Amino acid sequence: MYEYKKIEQKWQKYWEDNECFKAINNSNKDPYYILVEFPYPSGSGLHVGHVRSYTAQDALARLKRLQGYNVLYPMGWDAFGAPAEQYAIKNHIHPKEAVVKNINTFKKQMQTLGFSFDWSREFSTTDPDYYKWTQWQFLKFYEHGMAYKATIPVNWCPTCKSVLSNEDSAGGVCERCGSRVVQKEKSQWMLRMSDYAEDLLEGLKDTNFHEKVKLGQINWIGKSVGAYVDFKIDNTDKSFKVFTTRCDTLFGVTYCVLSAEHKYVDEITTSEYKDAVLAYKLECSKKSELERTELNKEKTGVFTGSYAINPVNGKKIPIWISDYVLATYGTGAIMAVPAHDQRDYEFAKKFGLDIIPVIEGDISTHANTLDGVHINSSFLNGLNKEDAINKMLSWLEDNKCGCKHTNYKMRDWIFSRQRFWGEPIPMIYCEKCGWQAMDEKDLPLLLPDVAEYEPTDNGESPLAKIDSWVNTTCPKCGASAKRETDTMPNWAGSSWYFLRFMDPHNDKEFASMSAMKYWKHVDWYNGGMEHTARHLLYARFWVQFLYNIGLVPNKEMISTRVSHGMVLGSNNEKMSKSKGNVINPDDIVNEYGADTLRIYEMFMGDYEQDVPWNTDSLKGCKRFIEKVIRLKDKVVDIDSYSKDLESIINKTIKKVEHDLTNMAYNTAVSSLMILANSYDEADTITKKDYTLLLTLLNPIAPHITEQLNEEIGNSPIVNSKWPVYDEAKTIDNQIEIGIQVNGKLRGTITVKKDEKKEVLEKLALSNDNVSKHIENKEIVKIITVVNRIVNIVVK
RNA sequence: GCGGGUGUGGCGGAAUUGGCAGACGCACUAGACUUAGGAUCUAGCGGUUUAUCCGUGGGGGUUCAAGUCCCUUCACCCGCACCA
Repeated sequence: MYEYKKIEQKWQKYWEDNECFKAINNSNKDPYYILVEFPYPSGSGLHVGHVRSYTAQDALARLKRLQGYNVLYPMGWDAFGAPAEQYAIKNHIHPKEAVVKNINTFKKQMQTLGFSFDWSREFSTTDPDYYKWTQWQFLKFYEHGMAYKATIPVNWCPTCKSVLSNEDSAGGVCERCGSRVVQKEKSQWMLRMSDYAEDLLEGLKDTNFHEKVKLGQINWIGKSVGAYVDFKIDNTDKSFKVFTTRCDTLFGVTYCVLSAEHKYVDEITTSEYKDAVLAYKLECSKKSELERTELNKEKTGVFTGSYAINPVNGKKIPIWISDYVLATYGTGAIMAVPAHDQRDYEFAKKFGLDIIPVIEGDISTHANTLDGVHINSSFLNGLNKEDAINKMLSWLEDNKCGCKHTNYKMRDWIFSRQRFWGEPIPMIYCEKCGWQAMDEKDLPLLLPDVAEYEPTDNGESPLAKIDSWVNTTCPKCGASAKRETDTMPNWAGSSWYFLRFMDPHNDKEFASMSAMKYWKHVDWYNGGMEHTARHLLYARFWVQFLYNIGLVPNKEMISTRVSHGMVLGSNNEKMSKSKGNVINPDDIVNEYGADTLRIYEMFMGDYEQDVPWNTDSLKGCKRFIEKVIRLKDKVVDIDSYSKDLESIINKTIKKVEHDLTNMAYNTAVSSLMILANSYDEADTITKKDYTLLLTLLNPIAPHITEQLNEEIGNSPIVNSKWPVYDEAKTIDNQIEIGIQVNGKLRGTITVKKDEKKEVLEKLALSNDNVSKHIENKEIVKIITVVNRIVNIVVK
């Protein structure tokens, strides 16, 4: 009887004692860097979903090691963030204590599952040795003019009492607590991410990301090519810009709209309309982003009393205010072409504004796709979309009232959080000298050891209450000064952790150039789909900046990005405590063993799709292991493959190798089951046959395979080599091919490989069942594809 | 609205270039061994009117041949969303 627990512990100890998974910098082996997103060590421990992706990447790592690569498969902890802080507030302890506890739990769970992480490289983003470098990199951003402080309307979560980035408040809802986000003016540290919009777009070409991942990035960057057009305000010397992708429709502009927050609103509103505009503005400011965008509600707006001049024809057009124009996109002002834009059309209809078609075609079609011939457009008449846009662009430029412009949805990264549990921003404010960067040699700027972290009601970080920490001296003039009390967002530490893993103990640099050049990039990065827009964008931005200042060797440091489906509860719903469908991996390991769980998680379904948990299927995987164990009794001490098994052995090597490197883990397991079944049918198997099965299964089920391998007298698989298949032997000599009559299968024949066409046809026609289907019929033709099929067409 | 994805037995899912649909596993059924079976083994397992015909969400098409290619339509899921 096999005691799984003992076997697992034995081999885990062996691997640890022998440093089997240690990645060696600058080894002369080829490097291969496999990364799985480091987790936030929550209080609830490892999820079976974690086990799925860690096992998949572990199998790949173990395969690559056997193939002779120097594999870096690291693990660490993304441990700053609100939950640890909340926990600390409740229990009046320092969040770092909660973090240590949770990390221990996670690590222990990972170790019992036998993941081949290089634990010598482990770190947490909350380690001062790590966040020292996060702070150092912030100083680099600052030094290069990429970090700045700005007072802007920001997304404010009233429950968390913190500012959120646009990415964290998508849809007008706080990502963490689900509260409605409101707008609030605050002074914030910002990173000039928008400067990198084009580079981030371009850089995607140098990556090997999954198409849907790239699309997510492209979407978020939101590039649109168009023009700025200047509209003079009648009776003033002022003008405002609008952004449009369809400057060719200028002759159809019948009014303009400013967002309620536009800086000119107050100035241009005539006294007659002051009250109405004021009331409308108030109404808008009360609405949350959600209310403004949620329902595709009826258009609202007010007239300002002022007019703009359409630059192309000098016509006076009314200027309105409406919340369907977003202050944060483009210039916060639009020219309206109600004949060719659905939204403008609705607005014009409601308020009785003019509608002038300038393109032949359906009015309801979206302006961006509309591509008819221009009419009512003076010098554009008769032109198509492209020509009209080009002609209008040169006209605008010649007449100095507009220019070509590319707009991006992506804006600068709001980098401040009013939280305690984050990296302190290493900046000091002096009344005389203004903002001053801390001296690098004074880093890390440590978080203080206090135990009260209630956020303040005025929107300041809990750090602001700790006078001894806040009060310092100006690095420039030495006068008394105050520290920045906001901290960095959770995304900061995770934007460069994959670089640190390349050189985790470096105390001179965040990572040495030589280490980064050796590893080159992350070859294979696995993570959740939910992180593809944000984390990946931040990380790429961070890396591109470091590249531009010469601190990393490549502009893109992540090559392939893959993602996995979720493990759902057995009721097909997301696992959650409230639904009572949570599976704890510890329970499964205790009852069925780590290898069973690992095999099952690989076998359960398509890796990229969500899949429900099924304990019965899990049991099937245990049966498979037991079958592999039983096969040991059939082993005879012969050091070559059984003749009869040679073909399937070579095929299986090829298949498993292919599948493990192409995220087809479920079929890798299935082909191993098929191999085991064919061993089972044989009277005896050779030691080499058996060793092979154990080796192929080892990346997925490393403990039991090492044990059995040892029991038949081999040295450990972990020190051995991945078998090389013989292509010639993967091909069967005898093959079975189907015989069809009019495309329907009527029989099969077994022939030798590459059997000639004529022979196949003769055999096909003489097949009993086939002849029944063709008798009394005229054979029109016979289609024969060698090694595949014979189809007899009759009538 | 835009973009992406998925749809195959009772279930999870297989199926290089179009070439034997349902691999592998689960569940289920019958039998063997057994004091016992939640162990193991053997056989069966898409439907059916069973020497037949029908079957990969529906309809149409291309082809000797379609889960796979083309057109059309439906359902569900996920992003983004008044982005000018």
